Amino acid sequence: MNSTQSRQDNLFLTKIERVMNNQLIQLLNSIVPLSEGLLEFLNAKLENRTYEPGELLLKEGQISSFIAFIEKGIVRSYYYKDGEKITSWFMKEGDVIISVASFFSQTPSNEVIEALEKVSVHAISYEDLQYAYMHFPEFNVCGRVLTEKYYVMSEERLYMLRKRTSKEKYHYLLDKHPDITQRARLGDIATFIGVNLETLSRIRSEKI
Amino acid sequence: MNSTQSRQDNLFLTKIERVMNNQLIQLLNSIVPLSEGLLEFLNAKLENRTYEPGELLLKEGQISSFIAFIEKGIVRSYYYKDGEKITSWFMKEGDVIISVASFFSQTPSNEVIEALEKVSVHAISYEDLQYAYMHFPEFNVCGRVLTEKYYVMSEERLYMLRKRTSKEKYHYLLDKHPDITQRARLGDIATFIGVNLETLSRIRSEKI
DNA sequence: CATCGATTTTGATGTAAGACAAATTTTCGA
DNA sequence: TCGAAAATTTGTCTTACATCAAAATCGATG
Repeated sequence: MNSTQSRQDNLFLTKIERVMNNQLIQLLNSIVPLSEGLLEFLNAKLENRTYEPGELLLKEGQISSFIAFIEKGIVRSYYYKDGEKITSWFMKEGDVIISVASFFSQTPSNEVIEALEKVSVHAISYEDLQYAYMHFPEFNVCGRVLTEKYYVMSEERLYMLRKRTSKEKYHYLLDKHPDITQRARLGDIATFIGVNLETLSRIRSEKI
Repeated sequence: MNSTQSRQDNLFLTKIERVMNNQLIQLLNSIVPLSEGLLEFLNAKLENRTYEPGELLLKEGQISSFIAFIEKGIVRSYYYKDGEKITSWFMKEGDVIISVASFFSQTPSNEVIEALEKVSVHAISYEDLQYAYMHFPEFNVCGRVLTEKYYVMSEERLYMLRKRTSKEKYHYLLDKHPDITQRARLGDIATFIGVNLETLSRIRSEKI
């Protein structure tokens, strides 16, 4: 398809075709083909939001009221332990973000979600999501598959933290998520790994 | 309802009523009311299995082919790290057990699941489960809700491991899962917490 | 481009927990 | 019920990492 052809296509896209341009919809559709009704519903309900670096997507004590797909940027979630901010994880473009505990059980969050860069997301509210689960049965498959995927990733982080030296943990991150080590602050990475930032700095300066 | 009444009831239970006596079915039904068709399907497919202490429910390299609900007993899952068995978690009566990564993605397991006591379970195969998801839409809700619940619990364990002293970790376990500290071996608990067993023994002998 | 604040690095010292070893207690099968 | 094996406790020495402190580097802003 040449560029003229593609430009022309855009002028004559049907409503459904335009919805399908959305990265999130493509992800969902790859899990299970979405009905036209569901596509229209999602198109109506998905909201674009942007955040500046340092801005909070979710504050402590708030109920996580929406689920967001990151189009661009990186965020971190953290919680307080003895007054210190402890990073629980980093999420970036292509990831679906929520505070797991708060969203699933609709209780006030212990976690804070913070934009580390300029961030843009597609968001859908808890209520709209529940409505979609109720009225478009195939959407439950998306929910289940995505939950399973993030659950598996969470377990992997759990293994990573257990019975490993600080060096091993940092190199795990470097291997599996090199971009995080580039885009996040040293101190934020350190609390994720569970070492203090001076130790992490020393690990990082070691050759091999 | 007095005991005579209840004994008489048992003699005249319908097929559906008998299925409903199953603890697992009750759990599922409390999440979403199960249709009669689904109840019959589950009744036909659920299989009872028992294991002796030390017996393996899932071996390394096997694909986790069934999901099991524990009726009685306690199991632990572990994986190998440099030849050492590292406990990933303990599960007991009332819990649903699988190797998360292996079952969801149907790939060979890194995890081993081992009975620590005499264990009895209700099991259903991966294929039968997928069939149920396909043909009984309400069953997807059960799958989603249970996955969410176990995901939240897994995240809690993650928080617990991060940025805590060995003492804090042990006391977390003592607080939240006192029966595990009673029923599991010291060495198995130690690898879960991420300390060596001598250290755990010393923590345990401390007052407070 | 000079300056202030944030972030990262480097240094010196203390401590919790690991490693290894051996003694003690518990468990369980013959 | 006895004895062997498994599990747990106790002892001592070593080490990786924490803590506190200060210097160096980076990055945004007037």
